[in-house]
Amino acid sequence: MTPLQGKTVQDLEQIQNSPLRLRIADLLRNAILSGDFKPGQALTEASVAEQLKVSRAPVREAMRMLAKEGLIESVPYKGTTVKTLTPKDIEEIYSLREQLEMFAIRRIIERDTPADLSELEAICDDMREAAMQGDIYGVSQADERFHKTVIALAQHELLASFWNILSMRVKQIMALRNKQNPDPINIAENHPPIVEALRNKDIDSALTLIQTHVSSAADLSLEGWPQENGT
Amino acid sequence: MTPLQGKTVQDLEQIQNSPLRLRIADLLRNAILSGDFKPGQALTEASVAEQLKVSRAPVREAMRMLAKEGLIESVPYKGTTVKTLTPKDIEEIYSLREQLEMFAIRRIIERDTPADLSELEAICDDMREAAMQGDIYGVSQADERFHKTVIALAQHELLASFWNILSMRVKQIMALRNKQNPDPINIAENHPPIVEALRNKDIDSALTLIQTHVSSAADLSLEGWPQENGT
DNA sequence: ATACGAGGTATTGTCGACAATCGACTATTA
DNA sequence: TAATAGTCGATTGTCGACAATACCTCGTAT
Repeated sequence: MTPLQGKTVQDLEQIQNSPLRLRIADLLRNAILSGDFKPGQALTEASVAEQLKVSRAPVREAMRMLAKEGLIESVPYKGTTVKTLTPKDIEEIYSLREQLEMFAIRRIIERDTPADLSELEAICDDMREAAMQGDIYGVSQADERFHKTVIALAQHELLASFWNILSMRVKQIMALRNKQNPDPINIAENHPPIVEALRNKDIDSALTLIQTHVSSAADLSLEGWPQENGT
Repeated sequence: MTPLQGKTVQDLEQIQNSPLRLRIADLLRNAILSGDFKPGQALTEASVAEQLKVSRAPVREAMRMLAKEGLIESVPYKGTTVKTLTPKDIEEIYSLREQLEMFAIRRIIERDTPADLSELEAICDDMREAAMQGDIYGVSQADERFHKTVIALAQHELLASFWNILSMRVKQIMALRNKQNPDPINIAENHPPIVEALRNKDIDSALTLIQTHVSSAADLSLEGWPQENGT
């Protein structure tokens, strides 16, 4: 065996050398998801390109990616803006996400080979610990990992790619109203029963638990959402 | 009121003058969905651009759209090919579509204002007539309209956009195995009960009907699918 | 004063050229 | 002969410039 250290370094460098459009898309996506770019804000190709010292071409492609993901809206010859989030948008995002997660649960339980639930348990432990320390950010991060892992266990690439889009929008919603998790301990206690139901192959129980969990998050996001966001 | 005739003409012209990338995307999409471009076939930006007498830029954008829709696969610096369809792909497409349509059914029945089912009935009539005349193409076209209408009645834009992607892939699958509908009359008879269940707000019945309907289509597509499509 | 049209500005749309990268082929050398 | 370095062709990646379009502003005529 030849030493592989060189290869590893090369791989890391290649990550940095990924196509410009991907790096630009990541940059813009993070700015939108973290709430730095607010809904309604204009995003012109030229200005972004100038700020990043690149040409318009990769910026243009990055913005088209974000448009496909539903994060921005582009009107020909008029302009591009960060998509505004209406209550109906939020309702649609959460309701669809609920369906996808319920589908994932069903699929996990009905799989031929039983799924490995140890990662979910580990995440629950992390979440509980973060909750005890009042680390709200840690809790919501663990929550995101939990749901992402549930989707991954369903072994359904198409489902995963659809869910990812919804997950991003949820992240954006939570960033826009930063009073996100009023009761982290409650959140942390909601997850272990889901793992338990999965282990027992108790479909009805697991479905109900996931459903109420996602629904309550939706209600929380919807309450007090501004009816209209003027210019 | 000023006459609006001029505007209408302008609108129609605008459809023809829609951005090049959209027209190119439509062209390529139709070629893929109709099976003219077969899975595995190479699609290079330069050759497409040359054939259509346009520059690479809009072709490039069109191909990125198709990539996002899952119709083609692009590997940096290597090439772009029409995506190959594995049995797992087909299983994922149909199983997810089944979930989305079941969600739509639930949503239609639980809506505040009752949905207008007359369009579904009209489609059923068309389908029955086509089936009587042995018009297999007409039946499958009506079938597509039926399901599209069901999705539309759910009044959920996000759901509709996700479903559209799956619908395209289903269309491609059916085009690739042109013995699509062995028994058109049977297909035609499957749909009216769904409308009936919707009218009666019988969720369980409607869900079961849709589920078996989509599942059987999946089984039909899967049976005898080539395990591997070598180069 | 108001309706209408010309022009200017901002933005996206399209183009052609050049650069970067990858895979395969080939020549060279031990 | 076999391994390796170099070269070549094909493809995508990036760039800067110009064209097309839509909206806004301002001037003009009624």
